[in-house]
Amino acid sequence: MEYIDSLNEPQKDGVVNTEGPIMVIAGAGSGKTRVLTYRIAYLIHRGAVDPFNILALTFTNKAAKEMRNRIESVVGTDARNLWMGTFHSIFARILRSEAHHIGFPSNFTIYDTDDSKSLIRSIVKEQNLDDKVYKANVVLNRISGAKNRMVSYEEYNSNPIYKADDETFGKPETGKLYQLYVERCRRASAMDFDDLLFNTNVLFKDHPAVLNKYQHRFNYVLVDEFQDTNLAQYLITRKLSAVHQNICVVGDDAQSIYAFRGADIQNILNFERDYPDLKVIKLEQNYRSTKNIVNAANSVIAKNRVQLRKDIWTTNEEGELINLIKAFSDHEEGRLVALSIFKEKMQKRLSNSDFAILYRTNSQSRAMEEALRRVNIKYKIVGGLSFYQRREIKDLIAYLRLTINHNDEESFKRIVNLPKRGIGPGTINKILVGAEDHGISLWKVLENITQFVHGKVAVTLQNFVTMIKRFELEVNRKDAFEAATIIAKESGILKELYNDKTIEGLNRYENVQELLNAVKEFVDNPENETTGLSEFLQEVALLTGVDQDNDEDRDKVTLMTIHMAKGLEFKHVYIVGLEEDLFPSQMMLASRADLEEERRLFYVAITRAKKKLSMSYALTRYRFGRLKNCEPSRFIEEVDPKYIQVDKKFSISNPILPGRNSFVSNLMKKANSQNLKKGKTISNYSPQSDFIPSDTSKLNVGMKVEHPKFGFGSVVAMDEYGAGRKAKVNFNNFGEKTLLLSFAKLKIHE
DNA sequence: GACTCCGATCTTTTT
DNA sequence: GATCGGAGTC
Repeated sequence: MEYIDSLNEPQKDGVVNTEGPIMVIAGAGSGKTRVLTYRIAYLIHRGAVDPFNILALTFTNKAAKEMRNRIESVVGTDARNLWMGTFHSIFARILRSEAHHIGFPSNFTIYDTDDSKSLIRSIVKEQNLDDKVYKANVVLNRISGAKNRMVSYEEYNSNPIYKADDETFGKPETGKLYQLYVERCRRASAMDFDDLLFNTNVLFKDHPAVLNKYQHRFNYVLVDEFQDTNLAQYLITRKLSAVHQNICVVGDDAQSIYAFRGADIQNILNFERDYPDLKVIKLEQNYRSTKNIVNAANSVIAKNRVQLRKDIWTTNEEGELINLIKAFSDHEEGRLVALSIFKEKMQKRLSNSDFAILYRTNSQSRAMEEALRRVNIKYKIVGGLSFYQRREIKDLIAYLRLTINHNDEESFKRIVNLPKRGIGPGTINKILVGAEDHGISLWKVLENITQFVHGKVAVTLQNFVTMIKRFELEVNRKDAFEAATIIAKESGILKELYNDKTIEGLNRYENVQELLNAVKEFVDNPENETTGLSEFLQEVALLTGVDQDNDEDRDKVTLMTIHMAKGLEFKHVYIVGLEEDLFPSQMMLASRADLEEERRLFYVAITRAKKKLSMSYALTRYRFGRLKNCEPSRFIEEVDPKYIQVDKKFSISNPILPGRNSFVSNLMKKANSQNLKKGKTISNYSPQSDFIPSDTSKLNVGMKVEHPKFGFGSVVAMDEYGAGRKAKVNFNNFGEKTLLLSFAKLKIHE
């Protein structure tokens, strides 16, 4: 166990104190993950604990996977049997086997946020409420907040405080909606993300025997990123460790950035109260960053009032000063950052993967992407819209979901008329109302469809039901990959996409194939104990943007939100868009506590950097499709100025680029400029995805195209920025048209 | 019921 | 700039 010797004293304390409650307050870059992994390794080696009896909870699948690998490298394949994963995935797994106790079938569906919102929209509509007042997002947040605090709808509706609260906001029916939402989820045998935690608590509360079983299974409980747990999560861990009291939580109050999701720093204080003989360890030595970065970060976080006292220090080199870049527009900001990366890369012989660009909101990635592509620097976007959020992927997944759980209403609504079968909103409504009125499930209605709808539509629906039943047989008979392939084919999804010969259609077809490949991989992966379709769906439902990385992504600059960056580190970090109203976010400026969370977010961003940090802001920025003037963020001033240098070399005066609104008038200008001569190729880049353009998706200026309405024409100019979205085309009979549509609708004649 | 066009809305962050 | 839902037309 010589690995222990490589640790400093407090780290060692965190590893060897295996019995009893322990809390490790770990400053940024202080080797928190090392403590956790070595602690688990130590338990297995020294304590001879069966990995099966250890539960380790993380916040992302990626963190879990990484930790598992690191433990495996120390203790070998024994680590396979560890219970390690996100709160959501671990308790989804437990709920599957115990669901019958709380009146759910084990094949329950996990609703994603889109499903939840769509369900709320339909409930609001059914209740004849104003959807402007009861916005799906707002209602869902309210429900989610209640669930995170373990407030059931019964409690919600009987507590006058909530009622009064809702009334002051002009939304007195929220409690009713909460109840209807829960009932509808139950009817559809579905749980949303919050339910996975809420229902686990219910399960443990109402079924002591079940709780007892898991209490005795998990002799040791470890929680990573403890500062981000909400009450529902906290209660679960407390219940599970109540017998053995061997609970270890690791976190940093200064990096708590998920209050909007119900995370509560108060949990750290509760923890001390709930476990009187708690051992507290502080890790204060930073191994990650230079002195300048550590000190700058300290100078920022010192402004926060709510925090545990910590003194983060490092013996690392002094390092370079923080580079402050000022730009006139968001486009220029992108250009300056791209140039800076290019220069640093050359001078210091670094690779793309040493760089990360961090921003407050996903929409900021656009300007950065454009700039990076122009100087030919490869990049990847982590998070944002992922593969699994694409329409065609969600369509096929809806088929799979409905096959597994026939009562999944959201999936049903999505695919009952896909491909088109002549089932419109009217019929769908009749079915749902039928279920409501008779108090029966969706599938019961479908099985007796002739009692609810008549004529041709009824026959179509009967065929639909027969098809889903056939799919179910296939799932039971064959492995997940074969079954999914059959479903993709026989549902007509593949066929429809195959017949769509447009570029977009081709891409979609390939994406569906890609999903089938993913199923295949899942089936073939020896690490998966169970490889049924249902398990695959569960994994997909709980997947996040960060979790999808492949080998092709290796040498690329990373672009992501600061939230996504927690737990990661890079040699060079660029924090972009440091402007008032953007970062700190406008919505956060209302209350002081929230501003503190924004400041913690800034702190997280700074402390991601190992060698060098750059910060940038723009004086004008497109937001909402309009050009807005911006002011530098107050956070810039909060960094002690002695750690900052203003980048003069890059502050070149540059005219503000024309607005996207003036796109049309500028197209011809562009076409005439040397940049867009005939034959110049611009890849068809889909701006809302990280999809990499393939050769088939290229369109040339001067190319002959065919449009369904205007007939034949030739491309005169194209939008250089939103490439692939807009083109100016000269049509034979209709003259020049600016096509505000995807190129996908154009057929290309080479 | 299918299709097209138009306007409202959105941008905080994620499991 | 992009999505979604509603209104209107076939």
